[in-house]
Amino acid sequence: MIKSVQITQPLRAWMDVFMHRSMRGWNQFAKSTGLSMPQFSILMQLHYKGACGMSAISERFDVSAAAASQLVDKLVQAGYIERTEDPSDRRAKLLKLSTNGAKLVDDGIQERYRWMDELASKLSAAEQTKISEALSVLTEAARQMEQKETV
Amino acid sequence: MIKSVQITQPLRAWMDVFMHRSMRGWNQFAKSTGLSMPQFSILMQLHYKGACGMSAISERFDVSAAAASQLVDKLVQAGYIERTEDPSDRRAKLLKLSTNGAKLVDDGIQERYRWMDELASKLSAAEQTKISEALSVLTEAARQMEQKETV
DNA sequence: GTATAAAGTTAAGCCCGCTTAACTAAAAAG
DNA sequence: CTTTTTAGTTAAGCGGGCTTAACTTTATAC
Repeated sequence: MIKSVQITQPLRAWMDVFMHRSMRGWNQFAKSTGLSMPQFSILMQLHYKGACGMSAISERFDVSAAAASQLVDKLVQAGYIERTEDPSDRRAKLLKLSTNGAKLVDDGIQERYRWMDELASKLSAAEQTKISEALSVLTEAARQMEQKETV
Repeated sequence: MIKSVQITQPLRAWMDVFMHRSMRGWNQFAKSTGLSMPQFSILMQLHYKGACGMSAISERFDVSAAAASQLVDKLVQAGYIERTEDPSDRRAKLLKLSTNGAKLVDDGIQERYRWMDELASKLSAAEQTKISEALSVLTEAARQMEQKETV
């Protein structure tokens, strides 16, 4: 476990720097769109996990069905979400990002990417290669962990 | 710029996975403490940037002085922040985390670290070493970029 | 086929974050 | 020494998120 001690520190240091920066970025972006964080988070959820029903939203964000319904309704009225009847169960609704909604989320992500890209541009070619490989491994490991939890 | 294209993709992929996971984590943790995100963010700010005055809070979060004052007051009453008079300027206040406040933030950070540590434990020793080195470089570059912006 | 459960919606009410406006107190400027 | 600026507080009021409760509609159980 001696190796773990060695990797722990750089991982944590990176997390601190990166999180601090990213959280601020997201908050500012959400604010600039006029959306609240809860509203914005719902759009993000739909972006990353695809279309879903009301109940999925209420579970994911751990709020009542009523709260989810109201929140989503605002996003529907703002034109960011399309809410249609689920053909396979007429009680349920199918929520998906509208074109505008998808664009909004993409813009936010692009803004975050820009920072990463700028960061990358400060590095030498050798460093870039090394980091590329390292992060690919890390991402793969994270995805596997993520998957195991969801199951 | 061909190299940039190559590194861009892994950086972005990692960011997506990592951000999605971390944001959820922070939200859940803040909720579990009974604090709102704005309140929690103030504690985080004090943790990362150290003691400061009211005006710094209002600037950092882009809210009115009144809002900052009210928000901080709740945290003072909850025992997470100590608010004392700045000896060098008796108009100003000095805000710093109390013992309890520092503990709360640390607990949140530890919880995030645990996920990172678990992630690290899934990797081979060779992978750990490589990622260690890569992230150290990346963190250093990020810190320098951060510093340039703050100036 | 009736009873029960599940998916959403609507309304009333609470707390919270935020703003503006009016204010106090201390520092800086003249 | 008076004027102005700066740091922060307090109060009123708005809108947002959230909850519970009551309700509609559709699916499932028996």
